[in-house]
Amino acid sequence: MNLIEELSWRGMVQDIIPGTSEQLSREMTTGYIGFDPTADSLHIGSLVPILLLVHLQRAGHKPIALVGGATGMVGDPSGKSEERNLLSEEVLQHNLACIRAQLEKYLDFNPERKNAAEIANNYDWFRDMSFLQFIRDVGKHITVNYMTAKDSVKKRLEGETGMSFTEFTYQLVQGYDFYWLYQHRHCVLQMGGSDQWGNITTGTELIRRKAGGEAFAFTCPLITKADGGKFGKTEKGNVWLDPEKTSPFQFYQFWLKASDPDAEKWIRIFTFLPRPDIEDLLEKHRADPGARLLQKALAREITLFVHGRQAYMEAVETTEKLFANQSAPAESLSLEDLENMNGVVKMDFSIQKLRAGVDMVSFLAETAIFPSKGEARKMILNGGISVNRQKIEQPQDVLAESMLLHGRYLLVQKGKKNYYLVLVS
RNA sequence: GGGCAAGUAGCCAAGUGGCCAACGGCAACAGACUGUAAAUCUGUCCUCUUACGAGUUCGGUGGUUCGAAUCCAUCCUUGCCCA
Repeated sequence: MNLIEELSWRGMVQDIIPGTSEQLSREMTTGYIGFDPTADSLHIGSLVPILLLVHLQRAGHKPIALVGGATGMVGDPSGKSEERNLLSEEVLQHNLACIRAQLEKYLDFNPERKNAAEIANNYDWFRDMSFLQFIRDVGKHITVNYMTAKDSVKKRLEGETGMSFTEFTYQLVQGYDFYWLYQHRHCVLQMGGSDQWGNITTGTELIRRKAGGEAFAFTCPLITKADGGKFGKTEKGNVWLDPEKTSPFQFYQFWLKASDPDAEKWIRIFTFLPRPDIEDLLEKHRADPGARLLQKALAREITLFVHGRQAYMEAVETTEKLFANQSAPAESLSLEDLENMNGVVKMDFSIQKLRAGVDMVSFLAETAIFPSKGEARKMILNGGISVNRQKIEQPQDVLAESMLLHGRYLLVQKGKKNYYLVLVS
């Protein structure tokens, strides 16, 4: 099975330029994807492009990860109804360095490999390019008619927010990236999310007109959730790949909580499990969906890939302690259990305050589990707070020293799935 | 530069002198039900607060009025049309 067949089966091919599959079968091909340096960590939305590059490399081709130092300064109109804010150069530099470090974990950069991964920064070739040079060398080859025919542009022209010239130019800037990589790195393939299709084809067009060359591309459908919600968001915001921002436990939980239809799609996209394994899993899952085999496999594979075996084991361990036997009293958790719950948010609280008598609302606000007393109160009235697996009925309930697990811990639950371990000392 | 239209909470979108912290929808969070699922029903959803109540909102700034998101002036932003 060649790469395109493999990816098609996984549901990872949306648009494709004819001949791409043949090119990939013919020879070792260099392909690239651009990453947006809008934050100092990649989040699970960027996982798909990363996986595409990994698939590419595993199939024997050479991946290039392009970090958009230059394009990040401009802002892509695709998929956005409004122009985005420009980032300062310092912020960009910081973000670039962080992202680069993360990418190095997932791709093989060992230069001894023929198809070693590489990183490129388009700021390197745009930094010294003048505006006049750009419009003469690049702008001349693409007509405005061609540019305005792109969906991303058309939508904005028809919409009521308009579009700045800067954004309009974006496709040329990205197109030039492809051209530059084509000329200097023999890169003839670009991949990306389906919202990038317009920008990508501008690149292939530029390569055709300016260099008389042939380039290829395909895109992956954007990841969606069956219920229409945004993918990759939790109540705490983005799910990041950086374990400092999103603990491996939280990361594991995110995938474990996937709905059935989502899990069926995601298992193919986000894991490298071979087809027979996945089909087997799907079959078992449909026979007994309550066992959540699919979600467990999904969470396992991705957590292993992103955070490694150690972090995965810890996440599973914590999950079992917290969720496997939910009806068991909190007292049944041993001191070791509590102290080894990696990834659960940990808080501190002073024993003096507890002894002086503190009501639930103040306690929740002061530990920063809630930002204000008002919110803590509302959540209690909603029945959303438990301490040591006992639901708190009244906001004015007072904490007692006798409630401490092993003389020092309180296990606080916000909702069913958010746990906080408070160390009282 | 001229003409027209518009700017309301995370988003969409009502409201056009007092009953407006502002209808409704989406998203989000929680509860019930369940499988840490979906669907459904219920609650919350500007901020703070001892359910009371208080404070700050409807592009900005000034004004009219007992009282404005709603009227006036001016400025800013955006769209469309004309030059």
